[in-house]
Parts: sequence; structure tokens; C-alpha cells
Amino acid sequence: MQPLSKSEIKRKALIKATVCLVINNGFHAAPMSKIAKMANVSPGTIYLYFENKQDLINKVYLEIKASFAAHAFKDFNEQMTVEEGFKNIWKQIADFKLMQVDEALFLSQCDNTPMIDEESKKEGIKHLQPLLDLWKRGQEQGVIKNCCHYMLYAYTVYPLAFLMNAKQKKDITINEQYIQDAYLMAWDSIKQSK
Amino acid sequence: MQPLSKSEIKRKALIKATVCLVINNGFHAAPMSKIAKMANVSPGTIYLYFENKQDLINKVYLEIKASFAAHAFKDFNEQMTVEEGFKNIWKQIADFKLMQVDEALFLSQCDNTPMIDEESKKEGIKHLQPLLDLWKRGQEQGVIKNCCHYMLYAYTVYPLAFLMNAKQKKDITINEQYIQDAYLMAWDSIKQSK
Amino acid sequence: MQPLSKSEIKRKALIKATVCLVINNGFHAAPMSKIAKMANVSPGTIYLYFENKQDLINKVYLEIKASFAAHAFKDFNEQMTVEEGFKNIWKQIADFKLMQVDEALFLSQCDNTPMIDEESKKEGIKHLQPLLDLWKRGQEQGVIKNCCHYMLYAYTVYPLAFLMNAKQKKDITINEQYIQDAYLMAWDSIKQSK
Amino acid sequence: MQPLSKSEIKRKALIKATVCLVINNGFHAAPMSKIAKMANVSPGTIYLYFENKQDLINKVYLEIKASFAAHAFKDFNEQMTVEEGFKNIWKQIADFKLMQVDEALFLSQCDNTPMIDEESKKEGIKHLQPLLDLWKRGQEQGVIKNCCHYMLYAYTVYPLAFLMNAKQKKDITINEQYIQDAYLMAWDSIKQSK
DNA sequence: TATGAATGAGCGTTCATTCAT
DNA sequence: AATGAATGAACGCTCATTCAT
Repeated sequence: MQPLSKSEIKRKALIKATVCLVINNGFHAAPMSKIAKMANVSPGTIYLYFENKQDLINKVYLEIKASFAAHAFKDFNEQMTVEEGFKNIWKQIADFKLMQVDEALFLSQCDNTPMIDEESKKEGIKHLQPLLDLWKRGQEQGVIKNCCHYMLYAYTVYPLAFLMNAKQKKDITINEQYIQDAYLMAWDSIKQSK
Repeated sequence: MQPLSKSEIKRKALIKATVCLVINNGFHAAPMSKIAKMANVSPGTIYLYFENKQDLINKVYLEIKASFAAHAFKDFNEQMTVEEGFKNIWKQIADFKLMQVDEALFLSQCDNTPMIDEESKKEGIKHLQPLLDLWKRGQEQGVIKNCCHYMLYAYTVYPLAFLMNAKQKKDITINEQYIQDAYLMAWDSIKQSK
Repeated sequence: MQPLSKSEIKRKALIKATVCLVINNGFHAAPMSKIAKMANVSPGTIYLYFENKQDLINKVYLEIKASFAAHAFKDFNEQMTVEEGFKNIWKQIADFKLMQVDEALFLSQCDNTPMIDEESKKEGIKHLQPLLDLWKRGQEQGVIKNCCHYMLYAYTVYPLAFLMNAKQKKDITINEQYIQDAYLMAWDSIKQSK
Repeated sequence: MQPLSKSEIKRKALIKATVCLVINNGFHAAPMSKIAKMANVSPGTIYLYFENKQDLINKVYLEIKASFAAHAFKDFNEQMTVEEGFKNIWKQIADFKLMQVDEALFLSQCDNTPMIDEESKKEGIKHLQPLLDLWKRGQEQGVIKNCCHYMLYAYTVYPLAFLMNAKQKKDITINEQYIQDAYLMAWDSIKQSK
């Protein structure tokens, strides 16, 4: 792996600082000056890397969405059966949401908020294409219910955001069995009953 | 029904304005001055009804959460079977989320954001008790999967927020059939398979 | 003594509340609303008794100044010798400053601050005429130094404000002996040495 | 003497503006915006130099108190006799109060008002230590009356504030003779009579 | 007389953004 | 490329004052 260039380090530090501040107190408690301080950078420097605050937020969103997708699909291949593939992807998504808590919380906030440009949101969705393709295959094979992708997403991936939030607030604790139970609920909700 | 007092009218107008601005642009783009203007009131007047901005947001949240719960349980009674009862409540929730779009969007933002005091969130959850009780009964009867309420909520109610968002952005259109499909997915995910 | 009329009671309550709030936190921490609350009166009512806040403050000042003068001269008569008379007045002034702490603190703040209209200050000074006359007599008799009244005041009455402040902050405690010492210093500073 | 840095110039300008506005209209009529304008600075800039308005006022007070003390003791040395030393210090204090009118008026307002933190007041008093030491020496030598420092201060230094106020309002005019008379009154009031 | 809800100008303060260095 | 002092518009909020009741 190539070592990151100095400026790439700064960029990453800015992104990390943004995520950290936003998830803890929300957009309005993440001033540029604090982001700069936390990234060990001067406020002015941010504007060498990002056009303005909105651009910064958008870029952070897209970057994290990309890393989320990379994680989701890292073990998946199209030779898998639909059920195998879905389980594989779902578990990786769960893994991401529960291990990369900060990033996942950030995405959850963005997705339920007018914080991000609609355009960037659209852009971020594209990363999920392999999952949509898999679902399509599943529907053609009669394995998965014949409903739109939004619905499939709503009942399989989206619930994880809720569980992640609950875990964050220490309302629940999550172990392997818990994940497995959650997976079964996701699968039960979308699989085609005979 | 009693006519609202003049001051109750103002209070309602302030709440409505808050919801409207927050859902369109987020907490940080809903300044008190705009809320006042939209409610046809002077900025100072807000502080006759609410202690400060945080209090305003909290109260709006709680008020809407209460009206949400009232809607959810309005036709429910405890003589219903678990499945009947769940279907009844779920459909009312769906109805609320899809008809009272603004209020529902507001709740969704609050629930995925550090916008609201943790205390008010806890307060807001209490309204759901009848649903939790119903689930408990279902679990005792072996009709509903034996998992924690957070999970049951995550896979039945929470997905509606995602669908509501999608509808709002005109990504999907929702009709009776769509609702029925969604209901089945919710039920399939939590019902105890034999 | 005649019982105070209802409206005179309110007036007095307003004056007392004003004094109380101003001495504790200064003019800027004595809003009309708090004054009204402390006087058990509605904010609007204040404006039936006083033109505006400045007028209220001025009137409070003048009223207290008058009561201060009444106290100062209550036992004095012009048959007294200059030294007797001065001692008598000075002790009464000391008594006022140390017993009617709130009123005295209020006067001290007013006299060292642009809080009061210059006109009202001028008005307030008139009450001291008997003391000035006494001084004049003393100077004519060669008993008191031949300097202007401002100077005599500065070295006899004004120092009490400092001692009163110190007492208020519990930096010193004051008893009869202390008063007597202070009196001697006042007298020593103005008496004509042979 | 080193030229002041650009930021030191701004700091001084802010302090000067604060003094000017406060002495003319009081704390409550010295808004940050006016202070900024008078210092030829934008409102936000104040907060680069001072934490908030209270901090600004405190710092101004302490800075002036220090310069006051520096002036008071600039010619004094401990080899002087008590009377010499006292006269020296007293005259310098008088000089400061009558020449640096604005600063002196500011101190007078602060010392008779709850404008300044108690803590800062305590801090400001420390500067007077040499005078207190001198008084102690005088008392040990039987030259000065055996009373507490507060009293000595009340009858020697504090009266100057009153004269200064009177001069400011053009009630009196002050010349060398006047100063000398005032000095004698101060000395007469505290010196031990045989 | 007396009220107190309502006003809105103005406060102290923050912060996204710029620009001279 | 990087800085950080400076900006000033805009924020949340207060409060002297008014006026319909």
C-alpha cells in the first residue's frame, strides 16, 4: 500500500474530524473552526481542500458511503446463490455499522436529514448497485418477494441503523447471536414464501 | 369541540412553522426569526411560549409524538388477537406516516439526530407502551419471535420512515397495495415461523 | 401617622424592588419585568407611576436622598455649636449608611455612575443645605478649614461610602468604637488647627 | 521603547474605547458593537482579544489599576520617612486622578458598582501593597492613627474620587493650592495627634 | 386603575469565509 | 501550500415599552 501524501493525510484528518463532531452534537455544533482544530489545521486550510462547508459535508458523505460499499461487497461475488450472496452482503453491512460506528452514525444522520445535497445522496446510492442486481436476480428466480428495491432496502438494511443507534445509547448490547437473529428477520421479510 | 384560545392558536402556529422549516432545511436552517415570521408572530413572542430554542424543539417533538401515538392506537383494543392488533396498529402508523408527512418527517429527523434531548426522547418512547405490551403477549403465545422490542420495532415500524422519505422525494408512489405489501414484510419478519 | 393609600403602597414597593435589584447586580440586571415581579405588580403598572425606566431610577434616587437628609438632620438644630452640630449630623449620616444599607449602597452607586440624570443629582444635593450652612458658620467662626464645600464633603461624608462598601463585603466589621474613630478622622481633617 | 505590535494597538484601542463609553454612559450603555466601532474594529474582533464582555471589563479594570499603581509609586522609595513617603504617594495619586481623568473615572465607577468580578477587585487591590506597608510603618512609629487600612484609605485616597467627579462636572476647578489643601486634609485626618 | 401578552429594536456572541502574509 | 487574524452577517435571546382588555 502506498503511503498517503501529506495533503491526503490532511484531507483524511478533516473528514475524520467532521464525522466526529457531527455525530456527537449535530451539524450545527460542528463549526469549521473546531473541525480545523481537531484536524490540526488552520481554518483557512480547509478551503484549499473543500469549496465550503456544504461541499465538505457532501464529500465526507460520499467518501464514507464509498467505504461503506467497499466493505459491504468485499467478499461477495456473483457466483454465489442469491441467499448466500444476500447473507454475505448483509453480514458485512452489519459488521460495518457495528464496527465503524462513527461512520455509520454519520451516514444515518445524513440519510434522515436535509444536511446533504439531494444530488450527493443520489450519487451515494449508486454504490449499492450490486445489491440491487442481486435482488433482481433473486426476484427472477422467485426467491425474493416481488417488490421494489426501496422496500427491500427498508426491511433489510435500514433497520440496522435503528439497532446501531440503540446500541450507541447502550439500550441494547449486540453479540453474534443478536446479529444472526437480525439477519433472519431481514431474510424472512424479503424471501418469497412458497 | 372547544374553539382554540388565541394563545393556543399561536402556539400551534409556532409548532407548525418549526416543523415546516426543520423538515425542509434542518435544525440549523430554522432560525427563531424565520419561525416567528412564518407563524406571524414577533421573535420575542416565541419566548412567551417556550423557554428557548431547544425547549421549542423538544416540545414540538413530544407533541407530535403524542399525536402520532394517539393515531396509532385509536382503533386498537386489547381484545384483539395479537395478529389483528398488530395489523391494526401497523396500518394506523403507516397511515400517519404517509398522510401526516411533515410530522412524520420531523420525527424521523429527531430520532436519527442529536437534535432532541435524550430525556425528551425517552419521554417520547413511553407512548408506544401498548405496542410493546402487544408484542409481549405475542411472544408469550409463541406467535411472535422471541427477540427484544428494539428489534421488532426496527423491522416493522422503522422501515416506514425510509419509505416515507422515498415517497417524499418522489422516488416511489404509494397506494393501498404497496402498504399491504409492506405490512406483510413487517409481519413476516417478526412472526414466529412454525 | 396616616395609613398609606393603596397606590402609595405600590409606589413604595416599586422603589424598594428597584433598590434591591440595582444594588445586587447593577442597573443592567434590574429589568422592569423583574422590578414589577418583585413589587407584585404587572410590568405595565410601573408606567402608571413612572414615565419610564430612567424616570423611575431618578425618582428612586430623589426619594432616598430625601429620606437620607431627613435622617441626617432629624436631631440637629441651629442652636448647636458648630462642632456639636457637625458631630450630630455626621453620626446620623453614619447611622443611616450603616443601618439602611440598601438605600445607602444605592446612593453610592448613583453618585459614582452616569446612571442618574445630572439634573436629578443637582436636585438631590439641595437636601444637604443645612450641612453646608453649618460649615459656612464654622468657617466664619474659624472653627472649620476655609475650603470649598466639595472638599469638606469629600473628607467627611464621602469616606463613609467606602467603609459601607467594605462592611458590605465583610472586609470589616463596624461597632461603636469604629464609628467614633471614623468621626474623629472626619473632624480632624476639616477642623481648623490653631 | 519598542513600537507596539499591530495587535497590541488594537487591544489598546479596545480598552480605550471601553473606558470612554463606560464613563460617559455607564456599563449598560457601552454595547460591544459601539466599543468595536469606536476602536475601528469589527464586533467579532473583540472576541479575539477578550473572552466576553465581562472579561473585557475585568481586564480593562486590572490594566488601569496597574497603571494607576505604577504612577502612584513611581517616585516613592522606602528610605523616605513616613510623612515624606505618604505625601509623595498621595500627590502622585492625585496627579493620576486629575490628569488621567478617564481612567480614574472608570476606576471609580468600578469600585462603587457590581460591574467587576469580586475576584478581579481583589486582584486589583494587591497593587496598593506599598502604601499599606508604609501605613503600617507609620503606625509602628506612632505617626499615623492606629486604625485599619480601609479607614486610612477611606479618608485619604477615596475622597479624591469625589473631587475628581466634581471637577469633571465643572463644579470645582483644581489648581496646585487646591491639591495642597486636599493633601493637608488627608494628612490631618490620619496623622496621630500628640 | 391595572393587567400582561405582545412587540421589535438591540443586545452579546458565533462562525463561515477571506486575504495579507 | 498554509496560515490565522479579521470580518460582519446572522444567530438566540432580552427587555423597555405599549395597548387592548
